[in-house]
Amino acid sequence: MTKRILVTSAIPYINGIKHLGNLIGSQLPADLFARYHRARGNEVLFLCATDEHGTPAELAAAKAGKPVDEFCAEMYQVQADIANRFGLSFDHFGRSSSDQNKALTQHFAGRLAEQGLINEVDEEQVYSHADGRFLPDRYIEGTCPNCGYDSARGDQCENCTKQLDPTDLIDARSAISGSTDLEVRKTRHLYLRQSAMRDTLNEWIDSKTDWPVLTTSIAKKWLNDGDGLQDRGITRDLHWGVPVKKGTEDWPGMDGKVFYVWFDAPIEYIACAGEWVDAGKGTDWERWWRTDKGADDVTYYQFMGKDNVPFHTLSFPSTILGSGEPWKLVDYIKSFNYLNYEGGQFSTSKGRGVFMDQALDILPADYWRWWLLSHVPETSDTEFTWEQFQQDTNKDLADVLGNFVSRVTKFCRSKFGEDVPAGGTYGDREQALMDALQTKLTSYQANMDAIEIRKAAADLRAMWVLGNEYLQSAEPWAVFKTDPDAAAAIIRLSLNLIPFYAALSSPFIPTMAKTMGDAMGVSDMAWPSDVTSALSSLPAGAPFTVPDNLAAKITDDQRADWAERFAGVRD
RNA sequence: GGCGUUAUAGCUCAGUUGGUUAGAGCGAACGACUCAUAAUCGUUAGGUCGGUGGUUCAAGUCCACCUAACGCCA
Repeated sequence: MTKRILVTSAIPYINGIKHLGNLIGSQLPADLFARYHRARGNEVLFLCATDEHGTPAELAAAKAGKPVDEFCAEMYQVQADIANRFGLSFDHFGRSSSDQNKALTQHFAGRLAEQGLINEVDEEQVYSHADGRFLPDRYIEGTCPNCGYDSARGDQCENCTKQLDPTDLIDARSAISGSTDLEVRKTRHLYLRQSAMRDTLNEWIDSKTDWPVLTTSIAKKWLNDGDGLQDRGITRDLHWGVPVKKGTEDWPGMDGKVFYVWFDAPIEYIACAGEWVDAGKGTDWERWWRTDKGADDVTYYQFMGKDNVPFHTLSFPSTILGSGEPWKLVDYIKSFNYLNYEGGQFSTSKGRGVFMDQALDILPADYWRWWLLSHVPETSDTEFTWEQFQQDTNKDLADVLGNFVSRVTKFCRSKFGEDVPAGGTYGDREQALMDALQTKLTSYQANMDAIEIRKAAADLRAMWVLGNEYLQSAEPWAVFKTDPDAAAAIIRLSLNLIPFYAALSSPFIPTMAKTMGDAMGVSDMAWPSDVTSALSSLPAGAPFTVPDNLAAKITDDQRADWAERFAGVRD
């Protein structure tokens, strides 16, 4: 029976190009899952977007000398292009600055106010006359009153790690302009009463017994630590963001303020579906998002890094549940640990590690997809090293899979020509191979269904290996000398393994999968649920071509060159 | 400072509710094969599961403390 699967990936911040740690933390596994379910014949809506609002985007735009909206529009195109080149198969890649999101964010705020879940709070913030704006805590610098460090930030001193308030700083100055012309001003902000949702959220989290421990443990910690879940400010004194409104009405006292980026960003998951329809790619977004309009049979999966878990388990559900409206709530949250780089962290600010554009400059997307997905940090932080990357991709893609395709097609071409050969029959060895493949296939599907990605990758690889084991023991090159018909049967089965592998591998390595399918004249890539029938899909006489090598090996020189190039500061 | 996570073969990682000789891939050594991208296939070696103590008939698996790395503190 066809299932309906809604998939969202955590939305990347607009400011700059993401590194591979960001990619494997949400977008890539989400893409794998979406591709798998499409291949299984399920109806999938896979959404992602750029997260565009907030101070960092404003500052980056200023640094680039561009208006912030123009800057975001350009960076959106850059990110969309890179995502496309990585094979990320979003049904729509939206923008949190869209009109759809503005309207929906304002709608949710209005509903939450009607439900009594919004408090208006007067607080004091630091205003910079020179910058003409309020400064977030971390954009205020000064001398630490504790240790005397002269570049302490308003939220914490990086030198002695003491927690600070901006007013604690000696000789405070703006981190943006350096100005010391600062003033503490009163300003009013909206708070979402998450504390009032605590019991509801606790009950909801408790009911999710099948979620990864990483997800639930983080959620429980925030719910129960100290005084429990705290209310959260959802507005800021900024220019770049969704203007604060109560639905379509003005909100008294909130002139010139915008919603905090963490309030409007997850709402973009929903708004993005509206963008998808308005872009002409779909016809009815509410049947994915409104349980009163068809979404009650949708299963919704979210993918994210562990740093995003609190917002997805607590803040966004508070918005959804607090609205009192029948919006679709997430069914399963898959969260990931961090990928480290050569003994340290990937660092955007230090330019340490490989960024998405650089990765594609040096190798095709499938190399990265395969290595990252087969090493995805599911249970703990994971380490990327060039040596490991080189060894693994050479072995898996070039030697095990690529060479299998090469040895089978080339042997056939030289002995029988470029058509699937007739003659001979299958015996015990062939039956044993098919039995072994069926066992692995069943496991592969179970692991993909459960989003156990590393285990699924291992199952897939094991099926590639089975083909080599079979060839090695069947020895068609020896059999051919005395019994060409018997050799023909061996090669006929081996050739049939190629489109079989292509279909199964396509969620991981879509480009190589297509190359394999094209070479064998197979374009539909039907999912081979039943091994025996799948391995008879290429009949005797079917023409094929010998493809170029699927994957060239990474040389030691290349590895050394890249290791050096990406160790330091990004150009 | 508080809280939390992690510490398992040379490397990257698995190890379900505590239960017989601790697993995988890579790497290494040796062997087989020669169709293939000097690829493939097989065999073997290698770990007192960070340290100390404790609970238990039984602990990588639970508890306490210690050490190291990392993260969060809205």
